[in-house]
Amino acid sequence: MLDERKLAVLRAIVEDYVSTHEPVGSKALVDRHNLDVSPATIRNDMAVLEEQGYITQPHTSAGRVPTDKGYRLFVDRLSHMRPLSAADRRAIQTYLAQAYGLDDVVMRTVRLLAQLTRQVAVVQYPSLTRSVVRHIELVRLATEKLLVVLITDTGRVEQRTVDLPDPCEDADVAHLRALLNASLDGRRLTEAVRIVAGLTDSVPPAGRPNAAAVFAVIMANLEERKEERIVFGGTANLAAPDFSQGLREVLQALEEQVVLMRLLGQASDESLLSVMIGTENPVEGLQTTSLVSSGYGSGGETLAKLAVLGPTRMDYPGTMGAVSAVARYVGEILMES
Amino acid sequence: MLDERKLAVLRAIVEDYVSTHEPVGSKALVDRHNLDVSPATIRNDMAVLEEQGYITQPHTSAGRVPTDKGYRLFVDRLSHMRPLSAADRRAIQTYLAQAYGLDDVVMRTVRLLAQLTRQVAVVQYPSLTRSVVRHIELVRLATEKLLVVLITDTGRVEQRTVDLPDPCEDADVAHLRALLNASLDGRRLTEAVRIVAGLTDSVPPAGRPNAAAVFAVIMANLEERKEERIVFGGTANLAAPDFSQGLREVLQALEEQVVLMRLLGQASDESLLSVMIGTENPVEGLQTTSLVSSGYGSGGETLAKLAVLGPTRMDYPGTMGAVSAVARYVGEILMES
DNA sequence: CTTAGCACTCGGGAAGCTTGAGTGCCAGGG
DNA sequence: CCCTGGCACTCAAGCTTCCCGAGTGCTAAG
Repeated sequence: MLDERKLAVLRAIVEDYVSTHEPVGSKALVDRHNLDVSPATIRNDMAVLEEQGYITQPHTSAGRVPTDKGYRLFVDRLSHMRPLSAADRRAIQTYLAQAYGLDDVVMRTVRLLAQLTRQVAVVQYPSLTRSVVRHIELVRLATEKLLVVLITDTGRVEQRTVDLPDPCEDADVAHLRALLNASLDGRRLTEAVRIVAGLTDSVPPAGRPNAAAVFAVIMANLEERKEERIVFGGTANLAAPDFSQGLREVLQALEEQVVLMRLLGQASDESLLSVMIGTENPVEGLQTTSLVSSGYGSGGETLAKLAVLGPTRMDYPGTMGAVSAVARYVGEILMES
Repeated sequence: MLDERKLAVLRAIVEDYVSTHEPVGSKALVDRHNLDVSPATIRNDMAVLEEQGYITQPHTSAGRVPTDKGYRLFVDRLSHMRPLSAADRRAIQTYLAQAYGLDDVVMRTVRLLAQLTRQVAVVQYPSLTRSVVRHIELVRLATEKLLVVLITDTGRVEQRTVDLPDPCEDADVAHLRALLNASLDGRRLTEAVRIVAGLTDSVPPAGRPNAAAVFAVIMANLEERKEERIVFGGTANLAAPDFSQGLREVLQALEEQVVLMRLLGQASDESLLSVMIGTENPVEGLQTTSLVSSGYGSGGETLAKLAVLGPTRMDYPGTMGAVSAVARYVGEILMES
């Protein structure tokens, strides 16, 4: 259907358009790439490509611009991800290695991605559900108020306050703490939920109302947190003067945690690199953008996803390289800490 | 110098310009406000106001626009903060009351401010240095690696990992934990630094290298965290079509923690409401914006600041009312939790 | 199948024109 | 002395017109 040269033409159009941001014409193509044919030939090829929906012209007497379908073909068959330079890799490693605590890792990752790609970076916190309970701490804030702190092996710290039905003593708290840690330490969070549910019987009857309140909070924390936190940055990169259109929508979408969740959810389910282009995107308002995402995690497991969001006319090979590299390094860092 | 009517004219100009976003002329002024004089008279007043630098005209044959100096006078002497409606107040209270944990309070505050004012909200995390140690938790992640978690009375949880020089046992950790909590519980963080510094002697010689490492991290955490974390949101409100200019600079400034710190630092030192207008602002790139900020805190103390950032042509009375109300309610919530 | 040639299209920039909101100034009136 | 009506003046913004040239599709020849 599309012979070798037509594919080359499409590739050239995408590359030129990405770098110039202007519709590309047949003459310019022949000049800038060494296709050994005349502009007229290219025009014929372009006509075919347009007929098949890979490119389009903004208006009659203008050059061609890739369509979403065109970008898709480009990404799937006409390009490979471009690895980062050695210098970049080293910079990533040292910058991430300086992080202390999970929050800092996530923040640094966002900055890194945004800077490397000059686009918007989106990073999801490592999922709780796949990780393991490292420790549970109870702190008495008042006679009828506790702070519950849950620490996981990924370094994540979750906190919530609990209002108790009855007053309590430090001794009660210590007892409860011991019980919880004995039962939950080292368990995966999914198991932990079940264990906590059956724990009330182990508590002396007098303390049960309070214990129940604490357990409820812990279970809620473990279960309901499917909606994980998502952080983004690099929005300044959206303000490139040629992308002012739809900017408001994009910013709005980014600020809606739920929308971001949906977005990342639809992206590749596995740790593979995935690319969503323009209208493939389920989120209204982001249909002029593309999302390059990847899972990341420590060990073999995918804990969460990170992504880069930019206009459909983005440098796919470079962005893919950056996303993939950062995902790998973040995974390594999480392993260590 | 400026008689009563000239001030009224200035006030009217600011109000009209803020609501229409267009230079306001003498005729429109007389029509929309019931000044009982003719346009010609207003023109004379305007000439004086312009001469004194309170207003300016973008070009000859156009209406007048307030200058920064004009806004300043307006804020200082011609307007009062407009309290929120009862409904808004109730909404704020219930929304904030649903928050669990400090992170959630801060996040909700940002959303609230951004929505109420339809501008960018900036919230600083409550300062560590003024709060009190509630609990310190040590968790052994590996034989030579600890997680230190510091919990303060404002509900803030700080975490860092420590690499130990020597291997350690759970018993050592428990001992150290007991020592730390016994010494630090209930102390203000400023005191705590000094106490930790003198604590090495209380540790058996064998454990000193490890203890020293832990102490160092705690002290660093307590001391160096002058640079607090700052969160912002509502950037979508910047994309109003008439403010596209300088948007990039503003977004860039917002993403620089350091810049934001400087900005809030320069704002009112006390819990009072403070307004910085346009070029009064020390940060380059934010000189077309105004910042309405206020301290907030629990009890009598100011723990941190929050602010709203928007174009100089903002609704000052309304914004001031929102900022002030939110600051108060956040303070209350922090008291309780 | 490729190429050169050619007529055609049409967005965008430059130039000219009109419009009208808004001004400054002046002279007269309370 | 301050206010007012009148009047001439200015100039940004919008509209029309014009032109240019990049880029196209088509056709006929190699």
